[in-house]
Amino acid sequence: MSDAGAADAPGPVPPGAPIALVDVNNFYVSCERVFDPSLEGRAVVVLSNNDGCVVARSAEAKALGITTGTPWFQVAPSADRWGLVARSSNYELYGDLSARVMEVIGRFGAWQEVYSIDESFLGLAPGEFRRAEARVVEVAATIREAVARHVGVPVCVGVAPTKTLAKFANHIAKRNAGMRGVCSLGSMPDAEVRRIQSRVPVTGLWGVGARTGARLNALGIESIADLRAADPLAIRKRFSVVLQRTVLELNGVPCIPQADERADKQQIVFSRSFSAPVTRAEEMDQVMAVYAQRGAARLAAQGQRASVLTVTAGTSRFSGGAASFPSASVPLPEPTNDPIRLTKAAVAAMRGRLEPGAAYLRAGVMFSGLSRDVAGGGQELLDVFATGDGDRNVGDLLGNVRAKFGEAAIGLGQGGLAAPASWSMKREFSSPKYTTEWAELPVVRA
DNA sequence: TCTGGGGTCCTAGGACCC
DNA sequence: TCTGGGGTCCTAGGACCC
Repeated sequence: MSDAGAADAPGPVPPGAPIALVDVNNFYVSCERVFDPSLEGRAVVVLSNNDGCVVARSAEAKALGITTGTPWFQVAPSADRWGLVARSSNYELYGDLSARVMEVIGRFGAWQEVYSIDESFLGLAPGEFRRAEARVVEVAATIREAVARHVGVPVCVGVAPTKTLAKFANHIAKRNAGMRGVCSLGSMPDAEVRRIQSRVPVTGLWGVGARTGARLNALGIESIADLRAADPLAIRKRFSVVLQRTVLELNGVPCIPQADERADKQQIVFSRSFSAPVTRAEEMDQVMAVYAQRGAARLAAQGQRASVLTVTAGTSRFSGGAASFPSASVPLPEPTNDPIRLTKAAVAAMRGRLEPGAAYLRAGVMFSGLSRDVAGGGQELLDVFATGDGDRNVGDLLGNVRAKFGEAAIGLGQGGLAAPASWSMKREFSSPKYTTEWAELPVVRA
């Protein structure tokens, strides 16, 4: 421990085996296309909650110059003229298709790490590929075909010795139609790899954002090739251990370990913006009640309890009106996922914190200090005659009723809304929950 | 009129302890 | 000139990711 930096310096993780990064192209748009083939070949965007801004674009929409984060109201007037189609986000559908994609991909790996809703790292078996690099490309192509056949969405596969390079390989596969969605760095001449790396700015790299990019540029490090040639120790001194790992990974030394299998979450957030501003305290009580219950349901589904609750609200960052961003953290007397206690705590925490006259556009409820719910995990069947821990049964009861009759079927107190509140989410262009609701199954005629 | 949501990791600094 | 030297835990903030 005496040599500062040596003990915790990033070292090689398991050596040898190639790592694949598989991700779905334009995931949300591709999901919409699975059940609506008329969207194929068209400019399509998927919008955020409240149909606020663009979060996913088809290749055709990208070609129109539409960028992620563009407010919908700015492009909506031109949509018809451009032949642009919008869909509200349908996370039920995307989540379900994601699970199917991940299952198919997983069949091809010695290990799998699902990195996000649309990407997964995959460990390709070690010895198998030593002899023939061509086999790697073959397997990658097989993965593509399998996902296309079993789920119906297009993926790209990048293969390399480290995660950072696999990400980079995937980036190359995406931008070169001739590669047919597959790029294995090992099958390319090193001179060719370097040539590409010298033309891609550092910010195109996984883990290097705008801030770090600007600082690197100031040192004359502009391309990925520049960063690859930098001295890892100097980078660590000037930046951080994170960027040092990136440099090492660029040089083929694996430093980013596999994430733990299904590690427990450390925080759970339920936050939303409103379709109409909230100004009255009673309305905000209602918001807190609904959000706390939604969060509590997530907690229970994860089999976790919270010991700290944080509430937040905020006015628009774009309108010039009075800005106000109240927030409060309160410790809970004991770790809980009980919707009644959490609802009461959330409503109480926000009381008296609103700026009179401010127009709030968003709010959130966050749970932290999470621990395992040893008592039940929320999975057991409801026993209406059970005595004792009555509180947990309320959560189970709500969960069971919602599972059968839908999210809006039941709620507590202010959260038991018969009709949607004026602030609740707007989703004008939503596709059906084709795969998760019996009532919304697609109908096929032959 | 209308601008998303949910996470992670790392670091620095303060409180506290022996 | 020079005010001990670790160590842990917690928190806030920064940066990044999709």
